[in-house]
Amino acid sequence: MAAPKHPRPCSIADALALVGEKYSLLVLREVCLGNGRFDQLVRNIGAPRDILATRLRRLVDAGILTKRLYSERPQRFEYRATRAGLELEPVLMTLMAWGDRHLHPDGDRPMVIEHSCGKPLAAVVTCAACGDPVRHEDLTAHPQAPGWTVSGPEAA
Amino acid sequence: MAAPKHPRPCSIADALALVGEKYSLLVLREVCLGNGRFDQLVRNIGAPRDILATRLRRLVDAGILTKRLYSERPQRFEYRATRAGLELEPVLMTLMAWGDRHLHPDGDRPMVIEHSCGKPLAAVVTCAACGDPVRHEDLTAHPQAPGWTVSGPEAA
DNA sequence: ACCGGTGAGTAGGAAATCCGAACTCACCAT
DNA sequence: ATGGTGAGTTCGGATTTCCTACTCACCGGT
Repeated sequence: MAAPKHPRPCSIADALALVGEKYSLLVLREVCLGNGRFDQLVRNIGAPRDILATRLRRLVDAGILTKRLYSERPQRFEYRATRAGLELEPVLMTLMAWGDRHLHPDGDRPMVIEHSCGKPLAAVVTCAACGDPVRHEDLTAHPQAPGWTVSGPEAA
Repeated sequence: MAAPKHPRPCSIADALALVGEKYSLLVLREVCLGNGRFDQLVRNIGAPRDILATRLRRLVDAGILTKRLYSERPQRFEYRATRAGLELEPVLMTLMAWGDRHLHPDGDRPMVIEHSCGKPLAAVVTCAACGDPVRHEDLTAHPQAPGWTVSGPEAA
């Protein structure tokens, strides 16, 4: 992911350049759950330690995580999500909702997140303006920058 | 991404095993925009052709894309999203919203998606049960399967 | 018939990444 | 003095990725 190769300007590509590498989003999952220590991350994610160290540096540089000292002597660190990092959690929830629906169709979800309203969270992406759920059929692309060529949907 | 190494059962990890490889989500972006032909994908994503071919095979196998013949002679193909693929589009919209907010703070978004309600789409992830936006503070994890050890959030 | 162009890949080797295990270093506990 | 934990770094080798070039089938013009 070093040379982002931007044939098109795109916030999706830009975001993925920061968090699209292997393990990055799983790191965020663990950090959001409160498991922010290096060895916890190694165990819970199953990533090689050196890769994890690289990812953590990158995420800290990107302003998504911070590295906090939680014990002076012995020196011990913990990674936490910044506000920008916490705001990526909805992405994880949306991904989880998709995985629950399409990969665990029998309802045997490996993990349930409870929302403050008391119900198990089922994440739905909505339009902030009208509140309706976002469906493909309701979307129309309007490129703002050069580099885009978009075909309208053709007849099925 | 070959050996998924599941230290924990997790729909997020499962979903990322399918679409978390480099370029996969960008392929989905293009396909959702209607640019589903091989050479369009190559140009618009900037991926090497062989990698792209590998990704496309994987996404078709996973049931996220289908490969359709749109011209017999000369034989020409087009990739399209299945329903499962289209249901990943909200993930892209959420990621785009995050990128717009955190990576293009000046409002110079490279691309605007218009919603059928007439407004530019600002994607918000909400709880299906209560309709409130999902914020980190409102979530509590409840592992359903063994392999999870979750620390509650500690005092700041 | 010949030439150039397009679409959809495949082939080959160099470059970058990833992996697992071992190693370090600092500290604490017995 | 020995062992254990946390937080990494180092090492060589395996795996992927990248880039360029090539193929193969077809079409369109002259």
